[in-house]
Amino acid sequence: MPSSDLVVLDFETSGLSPALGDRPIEIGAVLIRSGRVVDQFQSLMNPGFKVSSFIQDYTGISNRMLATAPPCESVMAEFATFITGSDLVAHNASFDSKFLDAELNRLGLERDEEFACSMLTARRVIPSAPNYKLGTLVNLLGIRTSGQAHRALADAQAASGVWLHMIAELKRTYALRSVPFELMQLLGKIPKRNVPAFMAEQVSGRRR
DNA sequence: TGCCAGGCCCTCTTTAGGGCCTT
Repeated sequence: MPSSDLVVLDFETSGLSPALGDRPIEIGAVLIRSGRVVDQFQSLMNPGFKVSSFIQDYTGISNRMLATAPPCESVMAEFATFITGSDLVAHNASFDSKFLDAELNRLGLERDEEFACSMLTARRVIPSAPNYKLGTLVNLLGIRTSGQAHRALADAQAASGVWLHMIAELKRTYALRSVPFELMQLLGKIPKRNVPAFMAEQVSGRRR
């Protein structure tokens, strides 16, 4: 059953790979319902070890801040409830999904929710962008966020802004009443050269 | 001590290589 709720999420982590022992140090997320942000989730979390100076500089999250944060397990258990039943979006979702799944697995949980990637979809919907870094798209599209880049909630807000912008752009360009999650998800997966034919098919199908 | 990922996408491609994107 497709969900009408969407959670756009972002992890700050100790590194690039849970397979090499890296863990999340912060989660930020916004819940979107009917095209509007209606809730949000943010928490630092203690990974159980000290993070590198590179990560502290990159994120602005210090080991002192993490020392008093709740452990990953309790934060992720709460976050699992927050996302239940929602479709999921992240910028470069392959990164966030592997950390989410690794933490859920530690809790003995499995993810049922579907992921879509705002970066892959943006490559099709915004072909003129100079690159597809989140910060570049935020500046290009004039998206406002409430915090500093490379903090989880601010980046989740930024990615949600990119996502909603792309939906509005597709509605305007193709005169569509709605752009379902499944269309956005599929758009990120098809070869770029197939996008015009794919969208023509969508427009035709929705007018039948 | 030094190094470590991985999925996607483009092209000088498909029996491959390298850049992008995330921390």
